[in-house]
Amino acid sequence: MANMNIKDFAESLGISTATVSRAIHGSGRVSAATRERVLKSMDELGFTPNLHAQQLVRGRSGMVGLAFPEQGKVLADLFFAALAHAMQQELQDNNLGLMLNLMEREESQENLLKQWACSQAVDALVLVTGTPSASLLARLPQVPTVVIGHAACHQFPHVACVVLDLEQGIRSVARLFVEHGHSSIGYIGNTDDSALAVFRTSLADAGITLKACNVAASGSHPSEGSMAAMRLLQQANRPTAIFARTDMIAMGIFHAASALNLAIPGDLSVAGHDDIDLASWTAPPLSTVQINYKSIASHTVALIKRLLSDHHQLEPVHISTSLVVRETIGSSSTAA
Amino acid sequence: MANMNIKDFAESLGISTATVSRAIHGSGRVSAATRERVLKSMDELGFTPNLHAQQLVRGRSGMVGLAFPEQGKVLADLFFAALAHAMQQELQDNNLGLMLNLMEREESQENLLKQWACSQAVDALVLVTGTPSASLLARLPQVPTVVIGHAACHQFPHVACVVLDLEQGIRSVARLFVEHGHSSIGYIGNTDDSALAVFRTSLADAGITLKACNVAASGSHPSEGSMAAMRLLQQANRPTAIFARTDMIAMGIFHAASALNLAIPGDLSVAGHDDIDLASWTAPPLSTVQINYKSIASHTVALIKRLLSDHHQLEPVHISTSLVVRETIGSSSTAA
DNA sequence: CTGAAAGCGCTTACAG
DNA sequence: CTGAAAGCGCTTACAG
Repeated sequence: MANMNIKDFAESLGISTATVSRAIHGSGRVSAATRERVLKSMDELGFTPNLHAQQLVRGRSGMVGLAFPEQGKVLADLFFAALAHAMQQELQDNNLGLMLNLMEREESQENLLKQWACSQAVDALVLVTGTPSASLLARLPQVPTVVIGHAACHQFPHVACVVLDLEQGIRSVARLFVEHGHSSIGYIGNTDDSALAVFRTSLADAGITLKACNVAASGSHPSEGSMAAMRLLQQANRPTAIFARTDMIAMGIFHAASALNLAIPGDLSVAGHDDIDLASWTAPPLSTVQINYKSIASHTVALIKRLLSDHHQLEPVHISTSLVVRETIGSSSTAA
Repeated sequence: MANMNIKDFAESLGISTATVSRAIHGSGRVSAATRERVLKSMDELGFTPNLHAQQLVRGRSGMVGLAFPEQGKVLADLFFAALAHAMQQELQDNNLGLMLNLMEREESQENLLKQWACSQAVDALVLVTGTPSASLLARLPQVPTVVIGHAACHQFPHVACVVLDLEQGIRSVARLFVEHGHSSIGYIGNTDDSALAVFRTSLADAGITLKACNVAASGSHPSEGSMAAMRLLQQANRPTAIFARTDMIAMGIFHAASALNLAIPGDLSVAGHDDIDLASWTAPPLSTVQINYKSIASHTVALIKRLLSDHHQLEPVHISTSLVVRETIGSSSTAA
C-alpha cells in the first residue's frame, strides 16, 4: 500500500521508466497501446509521480506565491479572499499551484516571501498592493513578479503589472453623490492612495470641493473605519455622504452611523469599494464599486506565464471598475 | 546572480557538500568555525538550499494541506479566514508550510486534495468540517489527517480529531434568550449540525420548546441567512429571538430585519456563532459565540506532528466555546 | 517506438 | 571533525 515509485511501477508493467514518463506526459512518441496500458495501470496500482522529484528535475516548482504586503490581517478583508479564490481557480486551470502568504507581521510576511523565492518553492510572486513599493521589490529576490496595484511600475524587467484603474468606478460615485444634491462629502480610507486623488478630482469636476476636514485616514479594518466615521460625523458641519475606500470601512461607517442614530441613506449616504460578497447583504445593501476578480486573475496568470517564458518588459494590463448601485445613496434634501 | 547550488557553494569555500549540509542543519559534528563560515557565506554568496531536492531526499514535503470540504465559497466566510490565518502562523512556528485548498466545486476540491496527498505534495491533511464524513475520509488517501469538527471520529487509525465543543457557548445563548423573557425562539443554519440539537436541548432545559416552524435550514452565506430569516419573520407568530449558526447568517438576518422594519434588538434579538472579525463592528455589534482559533491551530499542529511520528489512535482534543455578549440581545417585553 | 544512462540538488550513513 | 559516494524519484537527451 505504500507509495510506489516509477521504477517499481515500470517493472510491474515490464517496460522502462522512460516509457512510463513519456506515456504520462504525452511527450515524445509512445504507442497508443502502451500509453493506454500505463494510464490504466496508474489507477489500478496506485502510482502517482512524486511531485518533488518532478520539480527537482524540471527546475520548476509550478507554484506561484501570493501575498498582500503592507496589510495586517489579510483575510480579515473579504477583498483579499475574493482575489485569492479567483487566483487559485485560474492557476489550477493552468496547471499551476498557489502558495498563499497569510503572515501577519510585515516582517514575517517578507521573510516567507524571500524564503519561497530563494528556495525555489515558487517560480513567481504575485503582490497585491495599492501603490507598488519599489523598495519592497528591490528587497525581494528577482524572480518573475506581477504586481496588482493602482499604477504601473517600470523599474524592473522581471516585474509586470496589472493596473486596477480606479477612475471609472470612483467617478461614478462622485457623480452620483452630486446628482443627489450632496455638497458636504467625505472620504475615509488610505490617504496616500490614488483613490483619494481620483475622488477629489471627480468632485472638483462637478464643482464640489472635498474639504480637508472631511477626509479621514483609515486602514481597511471596520474598527478603523468606524472611528474615522465618528470623527467626521461629529463635526458641526458633518458630511451627508461618505465614500469608503473599502467595503470593510463602509461596515465601520454603518456601525458609527448607528451609534450616532443616523439612518442610512436617510441621514447619510454611503458608497464602498470592492463589492465584496457581503456588500449585497448589509442592511441596507451597499452601493459599491465592483471589481472583476476573475479578469484580474486571468490577466495575472497570463503575465506570469509570459514572464516565465523569458519575456520581459511586458506592457501593463489595465482593468477598469464600475459602480453597482444598491440602497445606501439617498438625496441630500432628506439629510439637510 | 543565478541560483547557486550546494556543490558550487561548497567548492568556493573549499569544503565538501556534506559539511555544508551539516553546518546548515546543525546535525552531526561540525567545528564551530566552519559552521560560522558557512552561515556567513550563505548570505554573502546568496546560497539557499533547493527545497525540492530537500523534500525528495527527506521523503517529506513539510507541507500540510488545509481544506473546508462541503463548503462552497470557502473564504467568503471569515470563519475560515480566521482559521487559515491561525493555522499558517502555527505551522510556520513549527517549520511547516501551508497549502490552502480554495477550490469551489466539491469535486475540484476533493481532486486537489487527492492530488496533493498522492503526489506527496503534502505530508498531512487538515479537514474542517462540521460532522466528519466517514465517506470522504474513505475516499481520500490514507495520509495523516486531522479533522476539526463537532464530534470525534474513531474509524481510522490515520486520523485524529479536534473537537469543537459547541455546548458551552450555545447553552449560554439559550439561557440568555430565556432570561430576557423570550419564548418564541428561532434557529437558522445547518439543520444536520449538532448545534441545532444542543440548542434545542438547552432551550428545553429552560422549559422552552423550539418549534419546528421556527427552525430554518440555511447555508452559511448571508444571502441564505437572509432568505431563511424572511421565512421565519413573516409568520403570524414570529420568533422574537434567533440564534444564527454562523455570524455570516446573522448578517443575513440583519438584512432581513431591516427589510421588514424590525429593529435589533428592539424588535428582534440575534446571536451568532464564530465571533468573526466583523462581529464587533456590525450595527449594533453582534453577540456571538467565541472560538479560540489559536488554540485549535496549536492543537491541530501538535496532533499532526504526533501522527507524522507514527503515533496512532490519538485521543480527540476538545476545545470549548463561550458567549461574548454585545448589543443584539434585548428583552422580549419590548418585542412583544 | 523504446530503453539505458546521466543528471537535477540535496542528505546521510559509512569511512577515516 | 570531514569527505567520497550512494541514493531520493523523476525526466530527457542520446542511441537504437
